[in-house]
Amino acid sequence: MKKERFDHTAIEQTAQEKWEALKLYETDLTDSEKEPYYLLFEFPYPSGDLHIGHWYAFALTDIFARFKRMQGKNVLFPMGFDSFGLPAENAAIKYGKSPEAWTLQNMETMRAQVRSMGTSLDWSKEVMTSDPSYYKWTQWLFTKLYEHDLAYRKEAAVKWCPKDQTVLANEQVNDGKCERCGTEVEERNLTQWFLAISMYAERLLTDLEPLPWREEIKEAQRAWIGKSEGAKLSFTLSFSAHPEHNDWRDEDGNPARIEVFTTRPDTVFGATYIVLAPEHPWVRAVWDTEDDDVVSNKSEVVAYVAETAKKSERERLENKEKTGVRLEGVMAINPATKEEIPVYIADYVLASYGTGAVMAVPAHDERDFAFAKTYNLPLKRVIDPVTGSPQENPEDKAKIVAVVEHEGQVLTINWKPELGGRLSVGGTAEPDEDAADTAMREIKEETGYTDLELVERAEEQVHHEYFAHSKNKAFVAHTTLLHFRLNSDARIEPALEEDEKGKFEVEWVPVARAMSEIQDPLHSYALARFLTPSAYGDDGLLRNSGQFDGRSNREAMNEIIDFVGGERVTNYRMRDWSVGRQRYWGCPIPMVYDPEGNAHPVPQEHLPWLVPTDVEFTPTGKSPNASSKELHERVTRIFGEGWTPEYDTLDAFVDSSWYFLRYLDPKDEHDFSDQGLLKKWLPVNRYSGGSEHTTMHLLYSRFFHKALYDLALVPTPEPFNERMNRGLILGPDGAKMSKSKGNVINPDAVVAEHGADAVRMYLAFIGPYNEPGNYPWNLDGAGAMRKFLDRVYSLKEKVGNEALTETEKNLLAKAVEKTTTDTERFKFNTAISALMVLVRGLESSPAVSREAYSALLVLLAPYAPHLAEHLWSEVRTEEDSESVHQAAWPEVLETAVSSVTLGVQVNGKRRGEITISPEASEEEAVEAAKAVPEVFRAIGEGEVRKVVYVPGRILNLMAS
RNA sequence: GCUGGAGUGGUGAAAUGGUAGACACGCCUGCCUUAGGAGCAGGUCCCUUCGGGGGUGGAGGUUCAAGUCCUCUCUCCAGCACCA
Repeated sequence: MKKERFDHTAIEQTAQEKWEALKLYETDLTDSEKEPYYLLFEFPYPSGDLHIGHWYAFALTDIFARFKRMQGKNVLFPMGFDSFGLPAENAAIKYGKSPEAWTLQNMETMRAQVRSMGTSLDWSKEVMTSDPSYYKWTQWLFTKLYEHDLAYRKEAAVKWCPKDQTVLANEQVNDGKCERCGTEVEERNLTQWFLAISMYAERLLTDLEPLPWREEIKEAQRAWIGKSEGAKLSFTLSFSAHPEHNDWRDEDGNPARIEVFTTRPDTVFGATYIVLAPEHPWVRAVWDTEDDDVVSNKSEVVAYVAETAKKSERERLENKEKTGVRLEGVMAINPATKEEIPVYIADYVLASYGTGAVMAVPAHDERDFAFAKTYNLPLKRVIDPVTGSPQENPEDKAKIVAVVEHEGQVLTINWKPELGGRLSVGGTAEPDEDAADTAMREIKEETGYTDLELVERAEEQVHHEYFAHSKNKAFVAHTTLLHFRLNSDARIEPALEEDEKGKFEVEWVPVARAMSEIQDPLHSYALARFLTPSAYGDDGLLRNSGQFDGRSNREAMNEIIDFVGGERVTNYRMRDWSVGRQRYWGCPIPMVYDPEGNAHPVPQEHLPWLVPTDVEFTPTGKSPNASSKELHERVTRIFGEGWTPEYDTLDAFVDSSWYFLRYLDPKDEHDFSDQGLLKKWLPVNRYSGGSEHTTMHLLYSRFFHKALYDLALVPTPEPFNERMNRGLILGPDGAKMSKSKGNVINPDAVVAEHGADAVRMYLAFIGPYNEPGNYPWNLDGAGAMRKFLDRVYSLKEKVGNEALTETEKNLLAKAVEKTTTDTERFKFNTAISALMVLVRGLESSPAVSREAYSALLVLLAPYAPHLAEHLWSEVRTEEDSESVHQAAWPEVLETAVSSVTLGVQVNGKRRGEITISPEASEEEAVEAAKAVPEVFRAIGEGEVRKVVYVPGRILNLMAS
């Protein structure tokens, strides 16, 4: 039989016209009967072209909107445009068109395209961030934040893109390059507007916990916030060569001491020098002072500071070799040991994190270790490592582990695996003998080598806890580590104890192999300790730490902070949000300056504070708005002579931080939204978006929302409940789509061929929508979906007035159950597969009841809204709703399933299957199973000793 | 390096601890033909002496039963990264 191919163009148009005529998708926000459900997706930037990624974002979220509506929810499913932004300005520069006109035209094109997808969007709630009726309220909210000290101005080093001629947020810089154009980013000091997001760091962190988000999303936010707990410690400076400077104060009158932030105050006894960031205020003070004697090598210091200032952040990172300069004549006093330690400046210390100064503990910090190695600074170990596994009441024991090296090889004792495998040489320390002597004697006895030279004796001891099975006793071995070199292979006959003979082999193995083969934690520590020296940051027992010796470092942490007069502090990586942009096509910052230069917010009656139109927006490094005569005249007219405008515009992330609030009341001229509706509709039930917005947009809007919450402007502390990150549609070549690669899929051509429904379904079928994955676009897939839809279409011919059959009932029960749960979980792929199974089942009988077919159409409606609508209009009866999209989603049916097929295992291996009633008793099941030849054969001579029977699931027979 | 996520056919992928690979793509065989980018039927993890045996990156473990839980390990992806 030749399948009929339906005319999707006609069907789509008719269906869309019908929906508009019925006003199906205009949500009555005040409806009090149905439960509200706010479904949101990230509104797009109007770039002008609608690519397959937009389909993936909008059309698939639409599946869920239709589903929830059919479930009787009052669904708000709005759309808008994030229409301020750089591309409009770039296009304007390129084509000489006004950014506004360019943007408006793009939005017009995109609206038509989005409609063609068959989305059930409520366009009556549309917002555009570049529309004065919207940005009036962006500005108003900004002034509210300003009034509550959440928006402020300060001079700051900002990231500056020389190509785009604008300041970038930290997030817009990737690997030291502008995320937009890839140009190397520079640092500039400018007075900038900031939003105080760091004040909300802790709440952004704690409120994250209960949110039902995927762990990776939460983790990305946590990493971004970057909380670390530690202490601020004070190091007093001393000017040894010039004690008269000990009263020295910096410009602000601060005494000569340096505050450091550290997460490891427990290691303060091991701090052997101090490092300041080159931009540290104290260094600046040294630079500025007239007195050349404060730092005797001032010119060298100044040169280093100037050199690092020239370097971009990227260059500083590229050069992993640590550089720095010592401040000669200045010493710091370690508050724990009271010893004088040198002070350095080095660019591996960042001015912007912590206090811009660190105490260097080279023994326990990799970076400090690297720096110390370069500058030959002393290491002081203050923690004895603990290895092995904790034991109860271990007995003390003194041990020695010796690493013997000779020509790139290490002397090992290779015991039988059950006796410990490969180890380095070791033994028990004798109380009256030097450890080195004991070790040499033991090595001689065990291996016969005599010509040994001690290279190093580890300063620290390793506390190794273990359980000796031979003695049935737990021990903690206080282990001395020794490093020997073999000078010659002079060797005598080993003098082994009787019980040791033949139990091990003496073997020289290359260092690398020894490292991988020696598994015992104590011995592998010893090896690493001598052969690949590095810092270690692990926990253990304090040593070289005065009164704290022998204590656990973690447990003594707080006491050490108190001991040195420090203060417990929490530090965050996240810094305040720089929101000023030296750009034209953005929301003007609604601030003006009086003749003295003080900032004042533009009063509400003058909002919206319009984007000027008489500007020169070719990049000059200044905000284009500075060239507007109108803006100057406006300020003079309203505020008076001598007043000046703010020229900067807001980062577009500010616009998008609250758009979901405006959807509720997009035309309100008197308020940013409606309090009653906010109460009813917040938080957003489900927010679907791209993983690229996990840290920026998502974090910013959470912050913004919390700030508004504190100002009693929104009713909830969190804006979004569920968050779903979707994946990425790749080009057919498996690479990310981009115009330059020429692998961009034009959806229009595919839609023209297979229809919007087929494209929607293909995208839905490609993989789970709630997991970020990468899916190469495959045209055959859309064709396959079309084939399926054609089958649904052809199936109509078999529809008759017969009653629903038992078979159909069972098929439907399964399909309803699966499509309901899977659609709910955004697992559209498996929901579609359930529909396919259903259709195949219906196809296999000669006739299909109208009831079964109608039910199929209802289940299909969210996925293929046009075709479902068309077929519905052909088969529906008087009682049915006019549109399939007004039909109720079926309840999951409790059908009396008459029989189930379940697997039969014998001794855990599948041998066959039986088809029995789900209520069948164990005896019946076993009886049926034994009748299956394969099962019978598998049991063979044996006897069934035990039966595991899970009705409807499995039957497992244990036979001997 | 740190953190998180993930490893299942040629591909996209399925599997409340209970018949591994559903549903598709692709491929193979056949049928039909008005020769199509069509439709239909069957096949498609590996080995097999056709009884079976093996198989979810690898090695162990828990369990009547493990892709799923636990331990170790390898690989890939993502985020962060000189953050003290």
